[in-house]
Amino acid sequence: MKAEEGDNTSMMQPDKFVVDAKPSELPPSLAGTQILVIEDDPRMQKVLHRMFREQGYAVTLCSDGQSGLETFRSLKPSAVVLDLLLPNIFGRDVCKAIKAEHPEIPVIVVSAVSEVADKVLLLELGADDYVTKPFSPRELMARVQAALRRRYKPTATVTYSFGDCEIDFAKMSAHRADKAVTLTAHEFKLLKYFVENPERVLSREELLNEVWGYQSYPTTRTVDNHILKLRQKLEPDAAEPRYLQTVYGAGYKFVP
Amino acid sequence: MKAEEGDNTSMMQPDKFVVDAKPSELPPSLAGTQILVIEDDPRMQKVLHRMFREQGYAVTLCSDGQSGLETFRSLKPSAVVLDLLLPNIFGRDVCKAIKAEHPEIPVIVVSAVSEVADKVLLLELGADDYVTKPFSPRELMARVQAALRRRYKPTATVTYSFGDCEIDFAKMSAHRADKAVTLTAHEFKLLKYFVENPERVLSREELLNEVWGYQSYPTTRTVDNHILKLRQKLEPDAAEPRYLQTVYGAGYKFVP
DNA sequence: TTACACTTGTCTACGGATTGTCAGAAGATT
DNA sequence: AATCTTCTGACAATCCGTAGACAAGTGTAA
Repeated sequence: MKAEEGDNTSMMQPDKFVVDAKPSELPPSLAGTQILVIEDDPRMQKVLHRMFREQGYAVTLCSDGQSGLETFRSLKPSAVVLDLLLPNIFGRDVCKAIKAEHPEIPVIVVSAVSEVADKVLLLELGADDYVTKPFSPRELMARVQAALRRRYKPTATVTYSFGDCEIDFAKMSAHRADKAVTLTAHEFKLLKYFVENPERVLSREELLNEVWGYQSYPTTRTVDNHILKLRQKLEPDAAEPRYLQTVYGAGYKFVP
Repeated sequence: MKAEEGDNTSMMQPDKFVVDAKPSELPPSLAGTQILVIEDDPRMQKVLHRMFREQGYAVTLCSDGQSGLETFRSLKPSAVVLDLLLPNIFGRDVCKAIKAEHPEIPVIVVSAVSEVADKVLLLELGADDYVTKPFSPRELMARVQAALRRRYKPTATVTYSFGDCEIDFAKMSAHRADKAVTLTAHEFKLLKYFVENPERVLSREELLNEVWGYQSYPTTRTVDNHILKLRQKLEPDAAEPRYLQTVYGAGYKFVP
């Protein structure tokens, strides 16, 4: 059983995981979110711990269901990642208990393929989502984030505003003076990076790396063009930029 | 241009690289950063060494894991580039050891494709990022810089103050007596070098070399001109320099 | 002290480097 | 195919670094 699990672990397919593990993925308001990971395999523990931490989540680890449940009660985390192959209590009982006490806290189940053969079982347990081994960390990450989004959305929209602009990165919608403004995908990404790094001078190189990615190397002129577009769409006076300032010889910086 | 993506090491284009190796590429706080390269292939060594050197990093080379680890301990570099195909110790053990001793120092792994078949392994090892051979030097460079950025970002405001001056190199903003002062990119770079080498007498040659990236030293008043500007902008009395002192016949020194 | 050689301070104007902006090509999406 | 997005290259506008001239300052040897 154990051995099998280890094998599965080594079969994970994190395709581009590391590449995507930028600390900036998380909407600001979700940073520091507590994730409880209940998992008995030490190797997997490490991987998961590291993964979530890199995304900016606070992680608590438990190796068995008993302590997991206790920690859950005292910690009241924002989400739980639960491996169904657990000693002590059966994982499904843990899941049931959690859902009985706090049905609003999302539980993402990690499970061997055979375990989830009938998904009905999981629904009965009250799990919000699941991934089957072998899984890609990226997928798990995505599902956890999706679960958090679902849960947090009604409460607080993740919007950011400066001047008379209001940006909702989740919805990918932007408004200026209450009028809708359409931004393209790249423009959103670029703006997001600026918003996440206010005041800091960002070189064209850095922007190309962080916004465009490592694999494509467009001209640095490309950055200027996108800045131009953002200014035209968001600045009160594109000729006299107030928010997206250029720093001669260095790059640009965003001043809210 | 796009064809570059598939470049392997033997197809690297050093000329193009030199073009990009402007001294201003480096994030302000990272100049003179120590990079430890652990790599056994002499050809690759040369390439990497040259590459980082040109970007303004200080490079230390090691040909095997044993000496690499020892050097790591004594050197405490800012980042490690590690080739996984190493004699002596397995590269992965080196990686583990490094991460065990200094988890905060980023390790970027260079690896043959097959090696990373399961990239989870790399996560377990604690590697921060990786590139697979064949890789483009530019991409490796970018990833190292990104890793360094990530590491230094949490440190937040890298501000420095002396007298009634306060400098934030990341934001490239300066204040004297709570009034904003505008410095150009070169002025910031020069000032930064002074701040990083307080009390030490810096010759014009050294400054031209380190700040301007000059290889030859034409008789020029360039340095003096910039010192002048810095004094005018930062000194209480530019005629009687208090912080940027002249050392007759030798150069200048910064006395906080 | 004085005179002299050399170093440094300071100013101006030129020229190169950097950026804003546009139009059209190339690519992606539908 | 049609449309929208992204990229490239060109040009103009602008900024700033640099060279060079000259003044002022510093050290030294007679």
